[in-house]
Amino acid sequence: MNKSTNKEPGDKESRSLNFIEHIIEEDIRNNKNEQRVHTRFPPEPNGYLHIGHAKSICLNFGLAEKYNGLCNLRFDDTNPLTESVEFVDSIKEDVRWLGFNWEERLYFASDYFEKFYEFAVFLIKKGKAYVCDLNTEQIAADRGTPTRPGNESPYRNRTPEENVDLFRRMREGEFKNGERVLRAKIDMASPNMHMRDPVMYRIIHAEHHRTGNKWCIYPTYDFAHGQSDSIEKITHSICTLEFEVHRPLYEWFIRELEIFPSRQIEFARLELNYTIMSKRKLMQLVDEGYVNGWDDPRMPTISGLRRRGYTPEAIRSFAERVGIAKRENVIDVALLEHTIREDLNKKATRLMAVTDPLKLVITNYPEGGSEELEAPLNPEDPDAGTRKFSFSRELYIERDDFMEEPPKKFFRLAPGREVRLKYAYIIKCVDVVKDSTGKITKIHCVYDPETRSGTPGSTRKVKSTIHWVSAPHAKPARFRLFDRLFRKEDPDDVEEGKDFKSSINPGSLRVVEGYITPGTDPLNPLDKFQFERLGYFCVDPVSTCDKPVFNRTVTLRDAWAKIKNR
RNA sequence: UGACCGAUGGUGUAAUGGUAGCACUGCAGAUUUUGGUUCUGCCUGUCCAGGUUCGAGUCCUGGUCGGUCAACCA
Repeated sequence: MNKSTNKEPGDKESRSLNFIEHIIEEDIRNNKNEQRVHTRFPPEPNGYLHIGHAKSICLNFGLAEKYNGLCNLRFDDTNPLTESVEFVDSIKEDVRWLGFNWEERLYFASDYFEKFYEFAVFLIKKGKAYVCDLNTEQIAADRGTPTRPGNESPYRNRTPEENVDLFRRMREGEFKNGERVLRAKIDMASPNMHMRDPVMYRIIHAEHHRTGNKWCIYPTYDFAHGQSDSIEKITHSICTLEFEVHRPLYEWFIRELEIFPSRQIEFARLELNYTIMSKRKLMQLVDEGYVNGWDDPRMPTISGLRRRGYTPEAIRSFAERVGIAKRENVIDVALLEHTIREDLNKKATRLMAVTDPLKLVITNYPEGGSEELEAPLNPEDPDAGTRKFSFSRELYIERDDFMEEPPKKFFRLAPGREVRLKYAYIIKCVDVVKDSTGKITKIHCVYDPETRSGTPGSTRKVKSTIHWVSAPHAKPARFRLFDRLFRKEDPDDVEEGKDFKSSINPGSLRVVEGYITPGTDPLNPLDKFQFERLGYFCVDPVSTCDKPVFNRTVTLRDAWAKIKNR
């Protein structure tokens, strides 16, 4: 039973389908493929997965789930030069982490190499493929242009017998790289460049990460992808728009091979503003040291987002909201940030931390004294319980929460002003201490002992409540404050002679030292917190008990920042 | 200058030929011991020109704009 036939009348949300779901439901109505829905996620293991892949993963696995079907994980590993097990492993980890399960259906195109070889021989014997001795440049030159037809290869009319023999010798390693290729015999005058006798096999004497040195000829994408789909009886082969022009070829091979007809459907890939999604460019950022690896929290990779503190739930929610369509689109990163705030608001334990400490002394509080206070672990979740922590005479507050000469809309602490210390007392600033350079080093306040949180005196209204950490109890911590990696909405929009790297935001990583309230041990990697009023943070894997390191996932929405920047 | 694909608020995405809806963003207000959350309200949209029809975002024709395609990458 699938959701779409289960709808309640008036349940508008589940009634709106994307265009792929429309196709699938029509196929089901028409009894196509015995109403089977079988998709696949087909990454090439030549890089790390990014948020754009997450969209595709959620689509493919999501569709299978929705229509009670299956989704395979298949590595499209037909190019030994660029692929590696490192990438295979990271991709598997990322898909699993996102919450999807391919069960026993983990496949590799390389597992089908023998089958592809047989397919090729079949086409050769049918007179639909031939071995061509032209080199890359000659083939390219003969292919023509989109507006001019190409020329037929002089080797085009070799006999099937000769072709079979030549192809066998290619496999046997008789020829050097690039010396010969196997081409489909289609139409050199086709308006579709991909139909102009495309290359099916090329000679690459290189070790493959799975098949080792067994092969020295490798199928191209066009002669591997659709064939793999067909072998796996994929019903809906979903890919991105740039493969649209390949579809006639995809269908040509299936028809000539007389194999199971998978259907290719294209959708628009995800683009995010202030972000690049090209694998090549991401690799450049890694290789040239602009970031600290594929899992740098500023990277749009799944591993980067994970280390940044994103949750699978947030990413899946994001993938759901961006929608599926055929028009090119650029999603606002604000939507991604919204989904992680939404998820973490429900889940994250609240704690107080100060990232830019300013000493505050409560002059009328007993010297050496302290007391214990209590606060909810998560106000959104009453069942989460409470935590206890200490208050004392000397505290740290956020430097931003004090201004000597406050502008009109500034509600926080200032000379002569009152604010509430969250979960503690109302205090009033009575003095400001500066060093010889004029920098504020300390502020003096008095507190009102009648206003302790939870007591009747605490109900007095003040303009603002600020967070703090008790200085003698404070635990030093490092905070990595991330900002967007690029300062331009479209990082590729650069002046002549420059590239996307000139759009990099020099301030994308700020590391600061501050304090957190103690009592949070043990801190496990990727544990998530909301530091009240600051944002959501997670524990970085390099963190130690002595020196916790937090990555800021995202700030809280900040009304004051907006006012301030006007 | 060819073929193919696409075009709905600022950004995305819906709407058997029948009231253009939803989300994000932005703005305004209410609530609030997080300038958070929550709640309420508001702004802004069918690329253009014709045609078919009682009725067009939807169908047809022509244009405009954008994208893709000339790797032995995927």
